Amino acid sequence: MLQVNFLKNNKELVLNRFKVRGLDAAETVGKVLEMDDQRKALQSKLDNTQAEINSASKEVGKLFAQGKQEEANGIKARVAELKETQKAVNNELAELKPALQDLLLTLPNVPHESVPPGNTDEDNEVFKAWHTDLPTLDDSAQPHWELAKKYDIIDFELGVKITGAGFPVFKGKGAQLKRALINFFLNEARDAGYQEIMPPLLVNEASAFATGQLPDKEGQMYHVTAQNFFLIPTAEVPVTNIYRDVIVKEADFPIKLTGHTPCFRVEAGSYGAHVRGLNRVHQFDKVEIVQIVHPEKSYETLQTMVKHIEGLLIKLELPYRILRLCGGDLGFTSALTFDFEVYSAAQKRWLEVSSVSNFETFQSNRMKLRFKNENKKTVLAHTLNGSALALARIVASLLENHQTADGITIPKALQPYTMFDKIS
RNA sequence: GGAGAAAUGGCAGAGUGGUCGAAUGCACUAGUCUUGAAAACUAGCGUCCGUUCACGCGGACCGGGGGUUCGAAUCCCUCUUUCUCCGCCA
Repeated sequence: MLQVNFLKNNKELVLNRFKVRGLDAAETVGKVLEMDDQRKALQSKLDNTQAEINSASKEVGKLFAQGKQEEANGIKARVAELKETQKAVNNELAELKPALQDLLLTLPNVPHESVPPGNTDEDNEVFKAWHTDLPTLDDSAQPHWELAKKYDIIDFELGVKITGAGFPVFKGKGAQLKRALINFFLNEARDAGYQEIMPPLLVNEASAFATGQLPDKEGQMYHVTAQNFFLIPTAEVPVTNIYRDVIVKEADFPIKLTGHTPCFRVEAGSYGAHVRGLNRVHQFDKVEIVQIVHPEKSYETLQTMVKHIEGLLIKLELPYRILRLCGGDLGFTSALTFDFEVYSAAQKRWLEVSSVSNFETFQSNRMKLRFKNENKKTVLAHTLNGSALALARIVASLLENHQTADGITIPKALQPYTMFDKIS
């Protein structure tokens, strides 16, 4: 959620930046500013009325103490009038404030100046290309869903029986590979200074709102209606919410958290070849990294997070590239996002395996995550997060890229975790 | 699931209708003292909104919401959470 004052002071800048998203928000922003002026006028009126009531009430107390009942009753009558005014103004405010809030919530984050304009993923900028030729496999190469069946490590049909489509069952070495990857990713994050968190997998409305899943993406989360909980679509939600309504000390920066959780996503309306196998599932495991930092440091931090994720892909010996998302592909809450894609020679296409974003104050404003700066002013912090990494698609990439005639080779860095060097 | 008790500032903990944004202690910050530190002493020390160049001023907030009253931390209703006991249970 954007801050009204920021909008007010940077109206032209904001409107221009929105254009890279293909968004013309002039009308909405104008309306927001207008409503905020109304809000302030009403607030002042309310405060002044309240001040009068307060001083009159004190007067009444004094007069009673002095036994001047008649005078006191006169003031009481005036207070009754003031209360009518107060009630009317209050009602107006009670209508205006949520309306203003709702309107403000329709505005996405302001894209960073480096975000290229564009409408679709074809307009994304290749920030870092793969450094050599893309790998090729011979004609016998198989996509991961075939390999999974061949080695009996992932059973998609069994998942359909137990739950439904998009809930694969990992078996034997498939399950072990997954567990190894989780440990590998968590240890790498720990070594990079991230504190490990095991959060709840269900969150309440306030938490889902704070990180921006509500109201924008309500349909994408599984909703436990009886208790009004949501199954988390990413660890970002519970982990970042640790700091909801918290004023941290500047000396605590940077706050670095990591966590592994299953992630649940409805992913409605997705069918066809591109969502086969592990390409898109309703439940997958992910290790997330989250940072809460000083506003001046957030872009520097974003680069270190990019480096961290890149390091993981290198250790897993996967061909990757890094994209800078264009305005049209940029998430609602993000100011700048880098996507990581791994090339699958078997599917002959790039698969998104990670996304790392700087939200600047968009999330912290919603969740009131602040710190005291050197002037003892309370200021919003910046939040960032990234997948490091998402399991399902990494498993797919590993199977496809490391397949050989006599089995799947496990990358060296992962072998201490899997305790085997081949799936055959 | 049943019965009872409670919720006040970073923490502990007073306050039961007006002078209470709230005593006191601890913690924290600054200063005095000291070669330095500790101790002692002095002062400061919540969040949000509005207004102001600023000092400041006005308003809201004592778990959330609503009510009674001229006036509510204090009385009433309701919700939530926590604790104790009983039951059930991984």
